[in-house]
Parts: sequence; structure tokens; C-alpha cells
Amino acid sequence: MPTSIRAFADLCEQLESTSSRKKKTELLADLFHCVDPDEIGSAVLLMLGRAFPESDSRTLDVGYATISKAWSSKKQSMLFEEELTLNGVTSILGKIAETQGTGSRKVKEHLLQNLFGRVTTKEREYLARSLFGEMRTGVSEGIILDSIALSSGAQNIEEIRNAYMLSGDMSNVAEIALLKGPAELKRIGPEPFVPFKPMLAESIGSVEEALSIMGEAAFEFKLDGARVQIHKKGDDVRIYSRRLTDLTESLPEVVGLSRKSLADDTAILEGEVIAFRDRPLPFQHVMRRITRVHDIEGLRDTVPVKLYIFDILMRNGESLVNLSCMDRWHVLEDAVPEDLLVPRIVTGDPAIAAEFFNLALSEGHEGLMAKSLDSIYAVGRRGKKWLKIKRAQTLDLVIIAAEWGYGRREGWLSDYHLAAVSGDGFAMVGKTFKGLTDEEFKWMTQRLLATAIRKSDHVVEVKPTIVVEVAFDEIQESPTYESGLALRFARIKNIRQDKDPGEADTIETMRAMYESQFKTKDRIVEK
DNA sequence: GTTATATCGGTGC
DNA sequence: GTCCGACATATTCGG
DNA sequence: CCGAATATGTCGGACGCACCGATATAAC
Repeated sequence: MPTSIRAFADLCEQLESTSSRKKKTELLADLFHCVDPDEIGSAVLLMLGRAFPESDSRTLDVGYATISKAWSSKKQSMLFEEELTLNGVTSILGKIAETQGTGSRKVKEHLLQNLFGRVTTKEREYLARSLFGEMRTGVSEGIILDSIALSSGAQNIEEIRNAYMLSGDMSNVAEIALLKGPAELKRIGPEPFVPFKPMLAESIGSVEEALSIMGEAAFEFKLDGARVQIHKKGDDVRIYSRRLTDLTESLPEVVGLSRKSLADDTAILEGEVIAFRDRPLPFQHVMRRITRVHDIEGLRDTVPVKLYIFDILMRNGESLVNLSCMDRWHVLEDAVPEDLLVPRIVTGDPAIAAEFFNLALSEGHEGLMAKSLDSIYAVGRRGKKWLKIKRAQTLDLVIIAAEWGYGRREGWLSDYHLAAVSGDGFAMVGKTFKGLTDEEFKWMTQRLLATAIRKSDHVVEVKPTIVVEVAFDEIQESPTYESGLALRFARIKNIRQDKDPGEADTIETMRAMYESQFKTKDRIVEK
């Protein structure tokens, strides 16, 4: 019996109304028990809010604008039409994805209209969330994996998790686990040309803190570029991003280097690609390279990229993920030329580590990674085995407007427009929604509404009265803000009750900070 | 009919 | 990418 | 020793910046 979209929407509603993780897991497990076997994959993806698995390169190219257009102009349903099933939805999504070329936007919109026209208001709501990619049911990867484990009777959740991290396809993992049994998933390592999720790091404040957790650690330069996973077999080389997309065509230098410098026939390496001239270039330039599809050759000279390798996950066709960090490094040293390796030391001495941190900064890099020496490569996991250490700067800025929040922040002004003092006015340099507690959001909402000048749908302009201390990682050149500058990773550190707007930092100060970044970084002067 | 500009979606951090 | 809050579980505390 | 208070591990959700390509629309 095929599962109707109605059942899906009902379940979503239930999930949303409970905050208990255990309860959510059980509800999902129930779904997996009663769903038609060939609809398991569709159910998982819709529940996740993804049209396709990460390992699938298809995209809908449908977002907020298109969905809301289709939503408001939906056609009336035809009475005799049979009820929509999960696979029915999936097949429509496939059609939307394959539609391209002139007029495709309209076609996509029509397909959506038909889809929306066939369902009830509630079903349409959750369907739209699936398409938009934000379910807001309090269910995502972690809980779905748990429920797959629960309903498939897996002894160990880690088997399920590992299979997902290695394949990047939760629908497939669910199908295998539930239909053939979790034992079928026992692939313990990566395979060439099947990109897997990289191990991730937690942030920490200093090298001292890192050492207090790890005792002794490997410290590596943290480079501000794009994470790459390099797969090689013979002369075939493919480069994958952190989210498993194929970057091979954009990075011919990396392909060439890998082919030339890697003696092994079959290998998987991990590293960082940065834009680099005499010194590192700002991150914006890396983006230019990795999002480029046309005329890559034309940009190679202007924005050269450099590859730094920091891990090896396969050599001679054999998985190395279960070797310790230290052992993998030794294999790596043996496998690739030294000039491709990321700068690295091993120490337990805070003074030496701090000195290395300063060296990284002075050479224009982000900071350091600290890695626990005996840790295996935990595919797709984030934990305290890898720590990232960066240095933030701060500025005192003025809030000149705020935007209404969504979801759990509905009813609060939660996204703030930040400005520096500019002459007798203010110059906007970014927005932030991070750093305040719920209580502070409430307080801020009241304060801002009290000084509101103008209100539109989403934005409330306010009299500039509130000064906040804003932390950030970098100042970027901005095409969106008139000032020409923008903050990267801005977050509020403090509400400066003691400061008047006139005492906030000026745009000149900010420009000077921007310029000083080039004491350690290189810049491109383009005509 | 061709070319410039705007909008949208998807991706990196 | 960063940050906060919520839930579940582990650990410590107080009597 | 046991139940209560507190710490820790994980997950989910809230949204930022820039960039490019593809498509739609405006302007010539």
C-alpha cells in the first residue's frame, strides 16, 4: 500500500509538536515500519528536506521565490485524481530537476502548481518545506539515523551512521538497512571515486586550551580556502568538496599535481586549496575559482591556487581511516612530496604551540588546527579530536535597523543591521543574528521598537542608539554595501550600554583594519 | 534580434 | 561558517 | 547509598558574507 502524502504531513505535524528526541525517533521508526518498501527512500529524503541525496548532483533550482509564486497561483485540484504518494512527489521532483533551458522557470513553476493543487493546505505546507530544505520539525540527519537504527534492529548506531557518512546517501542507507538488514551495510572504509563526508573540528579559544584537552597534539596551519578530497586511481583524478560536490573541472592545477606527485596507483588524500600568489590571497578569490565553470584558464593566472595536503585516507587501495592521526601522517610523508604538506609540528609545550600559532598568522593564514595524535579518522564526525584555533577581532558598531525572525524567533527582531560611523551618518557593513540569548532578543526587540522610525514587511528601521561590540574573523570587500566593506562571520559579543552611537567605531577605522590585513596577505590589483 | 542588467538558486566559508 | 537552546546521558554533590 | 543538581555531548535551527551560472527581463 503506497504511502500518501497525507500520512507524511500528519507525521510531520506530530514531530513538530513534540520536543522529545526519543519520541521523534519512535514516531519515525513507526513510519519506516508501515511505509511501502519502495517508498522508504522517498520518505527519508522528504523528511530530511532534500530533493536528492548529497551524492546526487541533481538540483531543483527552485527556491523561495518560485515556491511562493506557485503557492499563490495554485490550480484547483481535479476531483478524480488519485491521492498523491511519496514516490509520486519524488517523480515530480525529478521532472523539475531535469527541466532546463529557456522557459524552464515557467515549466518548473507549473509543475509545482500542479503538485500544490493536488494536496490539502497542511500537506502543501510540509511539501513546501521539503522543497525549500527547512523542515523545522526538529528532525534532521541525527534523529533519522537513530530511527533507521531503531527500526532495522541494528546493534550499533555507528554502523548506520558510518554507512551514511561514507556514501552521502541516507535514502540508500535506509533502504538497505530496513530491507536487507543492517549487516548488509558493513562497508568499513571509503572507496575510490565515492566521496565521503570529511571529519570536522570544534572551535576553541587558544592553543593552551587545546593542550589542556589533548596533552600533546599535532598543530597544523589552518588555511583559509576550500577543503578538498582527492581521489586517484591510475591517471584518473577527481576532486570533491566538503559537501561532496565535484570540483575537478575548476581545479586543473590540483588534478595535475595529484597525477604527477602521487606515486601510488590508488589513493585518497585530503587537503585545503587556497588562493595564493606570493602570500595567501583573501578567501573571496578562492570562491572565484571553485565556483567557476567557464573560462577557467582565463582565471588561472590571475588567481593561482595552491594545494596543501594534510591527511591520507587510502593508499594502494587500502583504507587508512582506522590508523591513528600520527600513523597516517607518517604514511602521508612517505606518499607525497614535502612541499605539498601542510606546515605541522607536534608538541605538548604551550609556548612552542603559541609561537607556531603566531607564525601561521604572520604568514597570512587563519590560525591552527590541533589534532589528537592517537585519534582515528572519524568520517563525517565533529568532536574534540580535531580543534580549530582562530583569532577574532572586534568593532563597536551601531544598530540602524532590524529584521523580524522566523521559526523559533518569530515575534522577535533578531537580525540586526550593523553600521560604522561615517561622517555625521552611518555606513552599513553587515548583518548579524548571532550572539544574543533569548532573553536578550526580547529586550532588544522592545528597545528597538521603541525607537522605530519606519516599518516595512520584514525590516524595522530604528534611530541609531544601540551600540554593540561585534566580533568577526575578517573584513571583506563588499559588492553589496555602499561602504565597500563587509564583516565575515559577524556575531555580537556584548551590548555596550556604556557607549553612545557617536562613540562607535568609524568606517575609516574599519578601512584601516581592512588594509592592515594585507601586511600578511597578498592582494590582486585588477584593471 | 542582440546585448546589458537583474533575479534566483546553489555552493564555499 | 558561528552561536544558542534543548534533550539525553554522565558525573558530581549533598544529606 | 540514593536522588537531585550540574556538566557534557550532540543535535537542530537560526541566519551571515561572497561568488558564479542560468534564466528572465529590460534596453537598445
